[in-house]
Amino acid sequence: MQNSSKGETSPNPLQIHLGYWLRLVSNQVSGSFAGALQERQLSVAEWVALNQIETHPDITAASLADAMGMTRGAISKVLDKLQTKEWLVRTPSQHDSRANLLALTRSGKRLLPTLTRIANDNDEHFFAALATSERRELRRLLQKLADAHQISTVPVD
Amino acid sequence: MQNSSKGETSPNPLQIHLGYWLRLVSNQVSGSFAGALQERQLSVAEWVALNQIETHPDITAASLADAMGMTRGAISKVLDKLQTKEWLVRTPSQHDSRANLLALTRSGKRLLPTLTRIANDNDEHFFAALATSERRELRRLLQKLADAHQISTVPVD
DNA sequence: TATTGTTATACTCTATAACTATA
DNA sequence: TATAGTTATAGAGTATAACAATA
Repeated sequence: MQNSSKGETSPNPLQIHLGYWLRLVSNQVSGSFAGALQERQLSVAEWVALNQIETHPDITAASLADAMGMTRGAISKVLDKLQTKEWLVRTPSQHDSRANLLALTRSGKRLLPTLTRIANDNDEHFFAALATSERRELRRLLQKLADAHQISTVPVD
Repeated sequence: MQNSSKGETSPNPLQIHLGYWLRLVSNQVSGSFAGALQERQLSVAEWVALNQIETHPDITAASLADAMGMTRGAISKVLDKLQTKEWLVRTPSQHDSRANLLALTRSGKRLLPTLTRIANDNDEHFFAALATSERRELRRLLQKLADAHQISTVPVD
């Protein structure tokens, strides 16, 4: 009885699409996470960039832009913000002085566990409505779709 | 082997979150649908508004704003665009002359089946990777989450 | 010539708030 | 006073394209 319980007038024809339900739920999860980050003056793109740099030390801005599905101009601004907050340093590469190698500062590294906990809490709070086996099945189905469509860029919103 | 097949360096810690996979997949589905609409100079918000007005004839702008989770100012602009394209008429209410009753024009009604087909094709193309039983299970899980969190506003992006 | 990265510019989308008209 | 709707303004986020430095 997910949408026919109280006061509903007519069914919404958009609901026939799986994409509708996917977006409905995804917007809620991502929206509440974005809100939690915003309380710390941080965007989702900044959070993803911090993670990518942590995972791929000395990555370049161009590679990061590719991984995040953003233009270099857009990435440049995200990196500016992280640098202003002193969570990031850009070091010119020895091999190619056009390129900057990206790395987290001590302060940036110290921040990550806190942000990770926010992300974990958000995820756990939201998916607590599902049983463990259901969460496992949902993950399997989503990964199957991601695999079938060869989706590789990390979502940044 | 959804993400460990070729050329991957290190696993992405973001992938532990179900919300990550949800967003990854949802962005792809919604992004390709938005692109298809854009070829017809139409935004997702316009498409949703057209559908809501079709489903709830003589709805007011205020109710529509609530249903779509947008402000009245934002809805007003969406309605302006639909009216410019002559898919929508705003008729002052008999009972309350402040309120406008929203209705589709003949041209707007004629347009909807075409847009619905685009939406159907998009959905079918994307979820063809799943078996019928898997699609059914995915829908059940998503609706269970929507129900548990009482999500009622229609996604418009 | 091609590539890395930054910057200038413009555009889209939306919220906030001021406003008009009506209740 | 409160509500329906519009409009003016501002902000966030991103793409495009021009640019400088280096390869």
